[in-house]
Amino acid sequence: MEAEAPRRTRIQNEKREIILEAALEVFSNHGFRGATIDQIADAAGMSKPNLLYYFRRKEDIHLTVLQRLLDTWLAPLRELDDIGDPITEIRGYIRRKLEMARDFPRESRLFANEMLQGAPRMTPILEGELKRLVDEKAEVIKGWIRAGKIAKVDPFHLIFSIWATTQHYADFDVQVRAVLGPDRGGEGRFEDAARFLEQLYIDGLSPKR
Amino acid sequence: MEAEAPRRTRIQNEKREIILEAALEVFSNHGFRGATIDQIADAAGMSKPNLLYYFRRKEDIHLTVLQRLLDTWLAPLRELDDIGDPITEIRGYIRRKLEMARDFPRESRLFANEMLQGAPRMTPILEGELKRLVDEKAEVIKGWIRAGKIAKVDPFHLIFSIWATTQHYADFDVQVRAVLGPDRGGEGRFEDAARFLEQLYIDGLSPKR
DNA sequence: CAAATTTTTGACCGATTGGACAAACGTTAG
DNA sequence: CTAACGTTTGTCCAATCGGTCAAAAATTTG
Repeated sequence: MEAEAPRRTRIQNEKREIILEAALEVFSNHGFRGATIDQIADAAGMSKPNLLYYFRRKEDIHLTVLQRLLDTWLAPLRELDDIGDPITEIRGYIRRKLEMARDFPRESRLFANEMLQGAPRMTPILEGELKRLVDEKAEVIKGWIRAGKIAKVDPFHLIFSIWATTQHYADFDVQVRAVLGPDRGGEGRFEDAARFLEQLYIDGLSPKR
Repeated sequence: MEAEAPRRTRIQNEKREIILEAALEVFSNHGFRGATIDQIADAAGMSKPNLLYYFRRKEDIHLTVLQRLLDTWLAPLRELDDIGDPITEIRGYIRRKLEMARDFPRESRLFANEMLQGAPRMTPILEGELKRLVDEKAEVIKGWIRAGKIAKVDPFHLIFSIWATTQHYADFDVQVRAVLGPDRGGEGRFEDAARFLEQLYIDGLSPKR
């Protein structure tokens, strides 16, 4: 449980914000163990003892970054709505998720890193908040299936596959770049991915009949 | 380039094998920076100086593990064959990839970890060997599209999505477990995923007409 | 402006870690 | 059997890292 009221000064709020931003940058590039307090302090433009005045332990910073991240991260799924055309809803969800991978790749990589290590600091959240949300949305999808609006598929695996395919572009960015070669101009990569995923999720690979 | 012939003794071959197996275990669980030579030595049942007699630097172990991994890792794609029914071929590829995620999760996680960090030790391989293989197989897929055997999709993004969806079950295992709850019995999880992916890639989500 | 409080820093500490080394121990071939 | 070579280990070291602390500097409050 959290202690009562933290009651922070103006400077504390500002500096904590700067530190969390710097920490996101460093943690997402090097992982928890690979990141050093010095690196974060450096990225935040302050000395190590000064940083430790705002967060007393390295783990406190990590945990705070992780907590912040989750809300942003689950927002697209929260928006998945019962009302409205199912295919449109799912297409919208895929696009929002893909936009997140494009706009918040550091968050994606940090999250992936935590999962890879076995989620040592996130398991309770996964089994609690996350599971509840997914269960809820799985029900929505099941409703669509019962109504014959989409094909009969396992809703959980559907959600997993949407997570996997979209986050891949953030987490495996180096690989994608290496294979596709230099990005020739603007929104190309992103739009290609969006178009492909849309087609895959809606019609699959079977040739038109 | 590698020096000429390493010329190793029987004991060297055996011990190096033991070390690489131990290193795979440790590296895949903690990442490069998170793993210590002591842990690997411990897992290999030998002292740290003894281990350093076989691999002079921590990085040498990591690099060797990574190199070994790649062949195993790309084998399923190598098998993707021009002859034979395209849909069957793709279905087979998905299944082989999913089996790899099930049977070699440590390899998957180690690879993912390396990608997340920006592939500091693998970029040449990605841009060389990997890119060549993917380009080659993309041509095969393009042939299928021209022949009207599968829908017109971007072959590169198709390959990415197959990688993403299958490896997800190894890399995000904790999350999958947390959401699905305790695994009730045997091959359940794996077969569910296989069935879902097969359906997704072939027919998508559109309801049957 | 002055006292009280908050913020910042330099110096320091103990623990961990990657790696070196020489000496001891085994193995093998002549 | 023994000399040569391969293997193993205890000990040690320098660097790095997370974190402490007291004192200086800046800010807020009355």
